[in-house]
Amino acid sequence: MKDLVITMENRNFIRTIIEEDLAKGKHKAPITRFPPEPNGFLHLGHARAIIMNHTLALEYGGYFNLRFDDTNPVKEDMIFVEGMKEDIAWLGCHWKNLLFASDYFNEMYARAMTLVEKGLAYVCDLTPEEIKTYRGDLKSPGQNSPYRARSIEENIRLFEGMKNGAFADGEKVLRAKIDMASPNMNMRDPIIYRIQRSYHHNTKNDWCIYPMYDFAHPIEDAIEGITHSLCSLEFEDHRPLYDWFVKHCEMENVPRQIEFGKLIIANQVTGKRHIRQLVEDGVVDGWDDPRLITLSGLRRRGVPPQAIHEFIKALGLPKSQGDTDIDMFYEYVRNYLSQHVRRIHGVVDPVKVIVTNYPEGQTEYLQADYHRDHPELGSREIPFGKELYIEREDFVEEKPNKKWKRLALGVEVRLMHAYFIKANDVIYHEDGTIKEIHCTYDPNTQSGSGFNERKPNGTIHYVEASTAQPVELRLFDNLVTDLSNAAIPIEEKLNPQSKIIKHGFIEKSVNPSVSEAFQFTRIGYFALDKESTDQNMIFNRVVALKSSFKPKK
RNA sequence: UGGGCUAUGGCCAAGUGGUUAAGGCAUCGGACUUUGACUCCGACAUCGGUGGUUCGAAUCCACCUAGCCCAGCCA
Repeated sequence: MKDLVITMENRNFIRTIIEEDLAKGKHKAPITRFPPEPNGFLHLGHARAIIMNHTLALEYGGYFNLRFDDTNPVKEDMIFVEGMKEDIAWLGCHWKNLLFASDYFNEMYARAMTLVEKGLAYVCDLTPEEIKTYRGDLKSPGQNSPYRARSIEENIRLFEGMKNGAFADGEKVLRAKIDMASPNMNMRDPIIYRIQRSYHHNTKNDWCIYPMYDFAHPIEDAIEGITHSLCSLEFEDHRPLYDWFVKHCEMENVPRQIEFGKLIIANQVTGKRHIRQLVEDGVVDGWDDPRLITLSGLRRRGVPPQAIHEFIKALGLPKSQGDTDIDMFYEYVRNYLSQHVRRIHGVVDPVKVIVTNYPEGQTEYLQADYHRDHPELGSREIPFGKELYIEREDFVEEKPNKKWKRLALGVEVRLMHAYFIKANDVIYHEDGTIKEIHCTYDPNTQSGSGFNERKPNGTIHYVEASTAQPVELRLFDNLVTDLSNAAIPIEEKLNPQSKIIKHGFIEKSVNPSVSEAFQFTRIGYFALDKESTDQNMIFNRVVALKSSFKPKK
């Protein structure tokens, strides 16, 4: 897919800042980046950051980088790099440059050395426990490290030693010399480099020291000439430190960090730990289980990326933070699909209809558009014959009230794209369930014939039995019902109805590709699952159609 | 009195001194309909609280209340 930029006519505070900066001539165009740590999978919440960074830059004539913030090799893996690239590309957010923080390790080291040379950083020998103690707590100031007063020469020598492997892991760290009494904990001589001998997916064993986020991030942004460095609210407290590093490391470009509210979808499992647990316990079928809102899960389910863009755009970019209902998202999914996808007939819970006055062994084909409002989606011919399947819930023996707009004994309905049928009799199995419904059809009522002498009691869909394609249908609901009480483990909040498997039929007119979505008329949107085979065709329900039908009354 | 941030209808969210307080989701009416879908009409808030400034405040000030974030050699 080419770059997907859905213009955001909605205002937001970052857009205002960008426009002001542009007006002041601060820069020619915004340059943004999405900087994930490759240690997991992306989910719907990340889509806000990705799409906002991408869209805001492109909309104002700038560009967008994808930069992996790979400064902690013990947690990171190339497998996540690949997964994230795939997800972001799928979203249609194409990056100008694919970058890695680890590409800058040399420069970062040099910039840290600059700090040392200026007397703004020192090597500290305190143990982790001691550092914690010296840091003080939220209400009381910290104390200076006894190593804080080391000479510049000694710090240079020691920092070089750290880099060259002269010390054991964890034996020393490099810290910025700022203010141990700052009310902002981040400013209490934060650690810049730690010694950590581990294999890095990119730099292999070249380094035994790795920079910390607070130091690395601003340097990365500055090197790339990022103008607006967007991040989430929890980094607000880090901004003074971000600016401190950019300034004292004498970076040419001065990026500006701006924080916005993360997108949180209510009652969705997004935590890496939790998802991993669900995967390992077999509760879900991998990180791309269609019940997960990981981008890979949504893709597998059949959600189109355009719907995600529209949803993100509608949400705006606030500085406040609340939980968004997943239903709002589903509505955007429906809206997109309803205009872009072919509509076919599928029966989720089949019951057989015998058209008693239709000739035995005969089948005829009737013309049917794939989408009434979008002729460009084409048309097909659908079969009609003596034996059909209709939806079990579309029939009831006795019409319960005038509002019932489906089939009932003595009642005539239209079969969409075909004929009127009238139910005359019901044959039951021994267990009392319906075996077949006997109907008669009226050949004068063919779809498109203009017949208007009688009004049918509604329109229902059907699939011709002899040509029907059997399919497995997976109907999804929220994985978890109510996540609000964090004290209850997720395992105890699982929704037993989150995945229901049905066996139905669809018309045989289409050859779907994986994740291709269709509307099953009157039922919902379904997309082919990646596990589908010719022998066992499997569809995921992307989302059900809305319904104002109220059965009780 | 550690520091930082947020507070607009059931949910999301515009709004930065003068508007009937955008819009979306949800809900409730009703029209239309070869999908009880779509579409279309219509209904649905006085802006966390209290004081103040002002001819005029959601928008400015003060105080209060509630929620979120910060004490990883994680990001």
